[in-house]
Amino acid sequence: MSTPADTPSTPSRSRKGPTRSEVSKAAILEAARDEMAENGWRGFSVDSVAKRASASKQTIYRWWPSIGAMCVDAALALIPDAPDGGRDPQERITALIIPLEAAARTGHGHAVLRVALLAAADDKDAGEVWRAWVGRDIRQPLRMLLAELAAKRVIRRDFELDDVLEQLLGPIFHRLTISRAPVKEGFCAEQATAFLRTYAQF
Amino acid sequence: MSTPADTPSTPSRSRKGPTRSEVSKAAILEAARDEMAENGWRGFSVDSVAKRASASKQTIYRWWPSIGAMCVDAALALIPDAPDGGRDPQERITALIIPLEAAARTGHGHAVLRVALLAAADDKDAGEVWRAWVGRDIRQPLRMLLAELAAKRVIRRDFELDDVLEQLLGPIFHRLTISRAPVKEGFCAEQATAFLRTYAQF
DNA sequence: CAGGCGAGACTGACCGTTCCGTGTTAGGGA
DNA sequence: TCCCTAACACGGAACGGTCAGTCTCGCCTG
Repeated sequence: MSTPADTPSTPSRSRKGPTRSEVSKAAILEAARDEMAENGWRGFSVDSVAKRASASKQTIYRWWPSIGAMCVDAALALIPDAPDGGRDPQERITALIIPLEAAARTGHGHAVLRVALLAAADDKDAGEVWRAWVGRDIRQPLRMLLAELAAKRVIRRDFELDDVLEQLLGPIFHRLTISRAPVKEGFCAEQATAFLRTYAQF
Repeated sequence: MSTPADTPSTPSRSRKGPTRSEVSKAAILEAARDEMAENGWRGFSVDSVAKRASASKQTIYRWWPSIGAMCVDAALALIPDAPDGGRDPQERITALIIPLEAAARTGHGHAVLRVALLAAADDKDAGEVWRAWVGRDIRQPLRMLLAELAAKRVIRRDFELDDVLEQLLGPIFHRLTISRAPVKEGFCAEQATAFLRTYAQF
């Protein structure tokens, strides 16, 4: 199923020979996003991505351990950087998840993220790529922020970080995958508000 | 992809010939759950379910329009009936989703529900079966309950029913699919509490 | 000359469908 | 009442098409 560690996503640069083509990689990711948006998870195939990108399947498997991992990478590229959070707690929490909302609010991004989430839930490698991104870009900053808010007694201390994470991410993921409804502007801000009302100090 | 309406899940009984075997159906659902739990969504196949149930693939396609629809049916059978909700609002909301928690708290149910959710997100027929169940067993009772609570001024009126649904279901689905962590006892009660704190009337 | 590249063949698995031979049942004729 | 027969469910098996992942080729780049 998953490929061994001799298929690194970042090649070592201490050897002879040509370097891997970032141009091919970008073309593959671009083609993958288009195929994901047009055909969904089932209708999507490695061959169709390779053909669309004018690349060989081997090149895909040189960069990613599985097709699912590539899906997740392709989707993550659509997610913009987090804005500098404002001053009040609600804005700062919202800032952590608003990039997801921004990506999900386009028709293209909605479909691409859906496929990536299915891949992450289904494929071991894809799940690791996804969880690594969430850990770095959301979970870790959220941990720091909540610790600060708790220290300032803005929120109580009796929360589990992962429960909060699921309360913030679960609804938008549900909307992307199961209900497939459009994501309204302010959807993420609502989740942040809900969290703060739930855990407000008194 | 999806099969036409000449493959009813409940056969009409105004004709000659033998009746469909509920024994076979039950064996198929049982085998499907075992395969789902053991092999996940990708590792799972129609052939393996048929072989395990000592049934023919045709029998499966006589009962369900697609393999995904069968997955959802198999998983729904694990979800117990909702208990009679208590008296206070928190208990009554919790009662609506606690059956899901109960099913998800067993290792078997956790894996089976995960596959069913992926099927529902991926397969058209499976999605319809799932949404029909949610609509009947959760969304509709929730609608009545929230209307009553709003009338009694327990909660505000400025909510979207589907947003509330996603706030209640999203976290547990996220836990089942993406994070794959065990579902703690009281997980659903926490979601109900969070909702009430968010929408409490002042 | 090591190793990336596109192209494409290949393996093994799976899906959805179809056919077959056997059994089972409701309804109708005697 | 009895049995005959058409209709259809059943398990088993096969088929055509598709796909993931691997491998080989000949070319090209650094």
